[in-house]
Amino acid sequence: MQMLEKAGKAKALVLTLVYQDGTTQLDPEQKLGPPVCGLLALMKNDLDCSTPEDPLGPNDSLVYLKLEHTPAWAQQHAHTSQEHFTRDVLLQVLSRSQPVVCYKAKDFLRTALQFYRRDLSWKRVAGCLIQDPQVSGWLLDPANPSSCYQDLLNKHSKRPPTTSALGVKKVSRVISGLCSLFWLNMELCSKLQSQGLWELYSDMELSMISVLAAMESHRIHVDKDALKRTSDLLGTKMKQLEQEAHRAAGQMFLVTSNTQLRTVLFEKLCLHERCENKKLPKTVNKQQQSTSEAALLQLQDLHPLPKIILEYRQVHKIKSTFVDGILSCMMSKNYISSTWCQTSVVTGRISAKHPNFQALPRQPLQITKKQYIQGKEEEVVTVHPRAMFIPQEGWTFLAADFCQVELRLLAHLSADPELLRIFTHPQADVFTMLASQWKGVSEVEVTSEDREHAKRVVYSVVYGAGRERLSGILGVSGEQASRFQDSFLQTYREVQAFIQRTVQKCHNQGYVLSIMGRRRTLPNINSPNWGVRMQAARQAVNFVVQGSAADLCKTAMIRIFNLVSSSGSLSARLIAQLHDELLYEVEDSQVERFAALVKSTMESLQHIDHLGVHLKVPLKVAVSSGKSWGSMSELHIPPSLSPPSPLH
DNA sequence: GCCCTGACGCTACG
DNA sequence: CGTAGCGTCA
Repeated sequence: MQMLEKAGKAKALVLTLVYQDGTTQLDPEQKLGPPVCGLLALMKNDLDCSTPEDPLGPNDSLVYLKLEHTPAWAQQHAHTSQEHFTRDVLLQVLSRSQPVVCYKAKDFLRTALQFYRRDLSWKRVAGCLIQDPQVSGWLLDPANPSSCYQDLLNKHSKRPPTTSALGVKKVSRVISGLCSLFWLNMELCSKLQSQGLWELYSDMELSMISVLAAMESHRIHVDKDALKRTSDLLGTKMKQLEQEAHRAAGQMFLVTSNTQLRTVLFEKLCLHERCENKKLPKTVNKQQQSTSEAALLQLQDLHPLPKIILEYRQVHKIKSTFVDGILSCMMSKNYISSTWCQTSVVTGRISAKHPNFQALPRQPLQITKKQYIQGKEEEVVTVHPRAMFIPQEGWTFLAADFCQVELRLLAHLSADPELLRIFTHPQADVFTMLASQWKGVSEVEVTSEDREHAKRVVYSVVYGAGRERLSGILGVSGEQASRFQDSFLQTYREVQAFIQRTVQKCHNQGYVLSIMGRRRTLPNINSPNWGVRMQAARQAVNFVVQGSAADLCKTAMIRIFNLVSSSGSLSARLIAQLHDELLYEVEDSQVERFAALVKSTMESLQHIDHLGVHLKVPLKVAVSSGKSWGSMSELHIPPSLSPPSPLH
C-alpha cells in the first residue's frame, strides 16, 4: 500500500514490459516476441540530482509487478493481494496527470488490457497520457525510424552514455536503461517543441497510442472452417492451372518462378519478337523482360500461356496471403487481431501486419470449379476473404468512408476554382463531373470508360505516378498516358501551380508540411542527379496530400474514440482503419445512432478551429453496414438524426 | 541433406 | 507515392 501511494505521488513514472526470457522493451527486438511476465516501473522524484553515473536518486524507487494469468477455475476467490496491487497500479498509471514514459507504449497498454480483460474496460485507456519516445523519434524524422531503443538513444543523446555495459549486472543495466529513457524523453520533447511538432505529438499521436491499443486488444471473429475449405478449393484450382500452364508452354516449369517464366516466354516462345509495336515493361533493378501483369496483358493475344499465368497468380495470391496467411495468424484460436504500427509510414499513415488488414482484396474472386457430378459439370464459386470476417452475435459491422479525401484535399490545397466547384456544387458523381469537364462533353455523355479514366488519371497525379505506371494501369501507350496527365493539368491550372509551389517550398526550406504540421524532410530535393531530384519532388507533393489525409483520418479516429469512451451507453469498437475508411463493430440496437454520430463527427472535420484548419471543400462520408465484411450495403442517414457538432 | 539471409520480382490495399 | 507479404534464387 505504501508503494501504491508512492507511485501516485511520484513526479514521473518510467515503465517497461519484462519478458519471460528476462529481456525488456529496451533490448533489441526478438524475432518472436516472448510472452510478457511482468512490468518494471521506475518512480522518479529526483529530477535534478541524478546523473548517468548514479542514475538512481535517493528519492527514486523501483517496483516490479508480476503479470500472470490465474486459471479460470481459481479466479472466483483467489485474487491475491499482489494481483490487486498490480491492477491498482495499472489503473493509476492510466488516470494520473503526471507524466508516464514508456518506449513502445502501445504494447504496454495492450498488455494491460489483455491481462485485465474483465476488470479493465478498453474505454479506460482513452484518457491516459502516456509518452512514447519511439513516436517522438519518428515524428522528428519519419523517413528513418530507429530500429530499437539503443538505436534511438544513439541518435538523440548528446554524449555516449554509461561506459561498457559488459560485466555489469543485468539489473543495473535495466535501471540505467529506464533512467536514460526518462532523459531521452525530455530531450525528444524539447526537440519536438523547437520543430513545431509538439501539438501534433501531444494532441494527435499520443492519443493514437490508446486508440491502437484498444483496437489491437479486440478479437475479430473469423470463419475458420470456411477458410480451410477455401484453401483446399484454391489448392486444387492451382494444380489444374499449373497443368494447363505446362501444356501451353510445352514443358514443365515452376509456375511461381518469374525467372523460369521469363525463359519460357522470351527465350523459348520468343513472344517479344511478335509485338514490336508495343513496348514491354522491364524489371526495375536488372532491366530484364518483365513478367508483370502489365507485360502479360500485352502478350495475352499471342499465346494462351499469359492468361493462364495471370489467373494462376490471382489464385495463388489469394491462397497464400489471404487464406493460408490468415490461418497461420490464427494459431489455435478462432479469432485474429492485427498489429497496428504507428511509426512505420513516412507520410503519417498507419500500417497493419499479421495479418495486413489493409490489403485484403476488395473484390471477390470467381472460380470455375470442374467437377464430375451428374447434372452439372461446372460450378462457379466466389471466393471472398473479407466475407470470412464476422461480427459477434448481436453485433454488426459498420464502415465509414471519407469519399475522395485526397482529391478533396487537392482541391483545397490548390484552391483550383474548377475543382472546388465540383465539390461545392455536386450535381453528379464526382468522377463523372470531372470527366465531363476534362473532356468537354456533357455529363450524360460521359461513358463509364471515361469516368474510370478520369479516376485513374486523377490518382496518378495525386500519387505522383509516372506515365509508365499510368499506362500500365490504364492499358494504353505511355505516350497517351502522358497526354492524359498533361490535359488534366491544363484543365486544372491551379493544381499545377500547387505542385510547383510545393516543390519550390521544399527546395527553399528542405522540408514540406501537412495541414496539421506533420513534417517530412527531403534532402534529395537538391540532388545533382536529375532522377533522384525528381523523385524527391514527387515525394514532396505526395506527402502534402497523403499526409494531410492521414491527419484527418487520425483525428476522426480519436474523436470517435473519445465520444464512445465517455458515453455510458455506446459500445462500438474500432476493428480496422483502411486509410480513408474506418470499420467498426456495433451493437445491433445502436447501429443507426452510431452511424449518425460517426458521419457527423467525420464531416465536421472540415473546420477545426483550434488548429486553424478550414477546408475550402466539404467532407463527405459514406456509411455502410453488414453482417460480414464481405457484404456491406450503404446506410442512408436522415440529416435530422445527426447530433449537433460534437466536442473536440 | 538442413535452415537462414538478403536481393529481387510481383501484387494486394489505399 | 508507400505500406505488407508471398515467392524464387544464390
